Amino acid sequence: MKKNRENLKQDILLAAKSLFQNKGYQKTTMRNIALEVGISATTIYLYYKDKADIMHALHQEGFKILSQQFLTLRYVENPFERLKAMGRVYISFALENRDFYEIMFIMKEPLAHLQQEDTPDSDWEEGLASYEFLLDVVEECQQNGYFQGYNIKNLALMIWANMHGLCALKNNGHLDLVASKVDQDIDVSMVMQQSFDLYTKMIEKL
Amino acid sequence: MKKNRENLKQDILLAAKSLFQNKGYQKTTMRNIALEVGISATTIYLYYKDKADIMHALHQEGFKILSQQFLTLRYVENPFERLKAMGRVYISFALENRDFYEIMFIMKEPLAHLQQEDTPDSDWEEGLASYEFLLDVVEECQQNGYFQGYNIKNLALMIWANMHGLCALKNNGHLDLVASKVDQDIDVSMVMQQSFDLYTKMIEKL
DNA sequence: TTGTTGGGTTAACGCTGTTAATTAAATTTG
DNA sequence: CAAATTTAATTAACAGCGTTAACCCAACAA
Repeated sequence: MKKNRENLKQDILLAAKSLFQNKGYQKTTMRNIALEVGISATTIYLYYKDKADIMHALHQEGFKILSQQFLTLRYVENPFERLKAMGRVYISFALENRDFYEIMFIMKEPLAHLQQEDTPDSDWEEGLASYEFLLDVVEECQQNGYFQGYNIKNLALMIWANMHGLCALKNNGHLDLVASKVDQDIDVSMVMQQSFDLYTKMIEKL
Repeated sequence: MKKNRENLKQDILLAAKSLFQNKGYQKTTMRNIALEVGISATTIYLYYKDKADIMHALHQEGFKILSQQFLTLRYVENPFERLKAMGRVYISFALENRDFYEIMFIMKEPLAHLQQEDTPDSDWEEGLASYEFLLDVVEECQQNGYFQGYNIKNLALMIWANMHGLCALKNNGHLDLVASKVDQDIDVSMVMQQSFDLYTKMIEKL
């Protein structure tokens, strides 16, 4: 049955995701995944071209999750409030899905895979949708009096970069490490919170 | 002679650095390095504990370079100008030494190595010095009337995070990719420049 | 001359991702 | 119903990886 085939493909992805979460991409082996699913290692190649192809599937799934979470923000009427809420969603997504976040925004391999010529446009959709959602929010902010005289594309990239910087340094441990080395009783989650608040105040005054 | 021993250790590091720059850490093999130096692969283990140990050596070298570049900023008298110059130095270091930057601020492995109990304090020095240099500049800014009423430790972390976000997204290609997908004739180096300028203006008004 | 050490090599191990050859099951055809 | 063919999975195997163990040989010491 075709259903079984699809099931197995999903099972492989699920196992890969779980293992990747626990041990990271590099340390997760094809044989690991196969064992988890209960199949032979080479069977995986009937469903995925190679290991990178599995990662690519997770890459897309991650963007699907993120763009769905962004969708809930449609009902925040005030555009600047929506922008702020978007930042909070982005940060909590990054912290609660560290593995996805790494595949989506830190590793280079999935991006190289996406740059290949034979990549269908559909593979881009979710990722671009997320970014265009940000772009729209920033633009709507501008239409409501914020960010007057600024280039919204640059602004959007800058806002993204700032959020990414916080999340990346938090997730890879640098933030905690530096904080603890320089001041024993610093609360990093508080730092993240305050940095975010401060940043929103800064751009609000633009 | 002992001199030869030190020479060889340096040669290995140099070869590793060069290969790592061209192919990345993961794709650079011990046998590659050995071939480049003209020795047997296992000889490397006489000088370095393992592959991670080589990376750790590069990690420290990177911080040495960065902290030296920061040192040149001592002669910028105005503290806020010094802060801005520091940002420019940081960014150009990141863009011109992508491999070092990756080891220093993106990969987790060197950081794990640094967290081991037997790690001597000296291994921390350069890295911490860089951060404390930032901290000092921010503090001096505050003493000169900037950033009144703000926690300088949080502020320093936030500034760092923002610079890191720009550099990380630039170096791993996300910035160029998104920019090109959303607008064909966007100049990413211009975006970086403008983001930086805008950011400095923002924090100046704090 | 024998022994000892230091710096290097080759051989080998247990992994890895992946391909080729093979088997077993399901489905289609006569 | 039986034969042929397609599909889905397996086992065997390969080249390359980081790393360890065993070995070799020149330099020096007793």
